[in-house]
Parts: sequence; C-alpha cells; structure tokens
Amino acid sequence: MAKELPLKFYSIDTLAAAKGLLGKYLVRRYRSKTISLMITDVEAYVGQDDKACHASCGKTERNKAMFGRAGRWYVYFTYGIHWMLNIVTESEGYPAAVLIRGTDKVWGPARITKFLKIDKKFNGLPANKKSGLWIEDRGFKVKESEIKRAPRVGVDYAGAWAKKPWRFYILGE
DNA sequence: GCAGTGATCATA
DNA sequence: ATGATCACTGCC
Repeated sequence: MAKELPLKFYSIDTLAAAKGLLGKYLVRRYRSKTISLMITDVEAYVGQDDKACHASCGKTERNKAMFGRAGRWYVYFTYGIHWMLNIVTESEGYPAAVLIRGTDKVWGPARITKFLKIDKKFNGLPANKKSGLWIEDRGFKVKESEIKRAPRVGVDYAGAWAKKPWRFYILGE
C-alpha cells in the first residue's frame, strides 16, 4: 500500500503538515532505481513574521518557490556546499514550508539531498512521480504521543522565533 | 572547537 | 562591482 500524497495534502497549516509528514516515505526515482526513506525529522518555517524563515525579509529570487503553490519543492544551496530540501505548504502567496531534516536511513538535511542526488533542478517542481521525487503514504501510522517537539536547529539568530518548538521528530535524537 | 565552501543578497 | 551571510558537515 503505497499512495502518492496529493498536492492538496500540503495546502494546510504548516505545523499540521509537518507532523503529518512523519512516517511518510520520501521516494526518489533516479536512473531507473527507486530509493525510499521514511521521514522522521522535520521543521516548519511559517510566513514572513517568522524571523527564522527565509521569507521573513520578503520575496527574493532564492526563496520565491516558498511563495508558490503547496506541494512544490523548495530547494536551496547554503554554506557553499549543501542543498536543503523543503516542501512548500499552505496557500499560494503565503510563504511557508517544511524542511526535511532526517529519515530512517539517512539523517541530516544536507546528507539526504546528497544521498538522493537532489539539487537546484527540483526547486519549484511539484512533488509527484513525474518530477522524480515525491512522498508516499505506506500505511505507517505515527501516534500523536510518539511525536517529539524541539526548537529548530541553527536559527539562534531569530530571537523569540528561535525558541518556537517547530521541529517535529520520531525515533531517537 | 571551527574551517571549508560558494550562491545569494544588499549595497553601490 | 564587492563583502557579509548562511535552516550544515566533517574534521580537529
């Protein structure tokens, strides 16, 4: 039982979408091979008021994907080496996204993109089979009581927003 | 603990 | 045009 998540799955409240993604499978079709990883760690970035969100300083060439339709990928490059994978949420025009931070087999936002060969090409593409990168529901249920919360990582500069427990994860860490 | 790495953005 | 910044990783 593997059901591709419809794009409308993402056009809801970002925190709800973030929690909903735990236990789902990130699937990459690459050179006739299919790799799947269960999502276990995510962070929510919500709107222009969120000082930790890239969109807090307005729309730019880099972050415009976050302002687009839900269910698209927002992929950006940072620290000169790393690609970060996010899925856009909520309604078009409202900048919000969920960062995929960890999976069962590969942990670490930059490691995931490296492992799955994800780069700028995916920025703005829809999360469906056609794009080669999508998310599936394979029937794995995550109980609300199993979801742990923590402040987001690497956003100390964001003042009060840095304290918001918008990181959601299951298993260890 | 902190260097490495380079696209992106603001400033000019 | 230049300089600062950066949702990280890996090595010291």
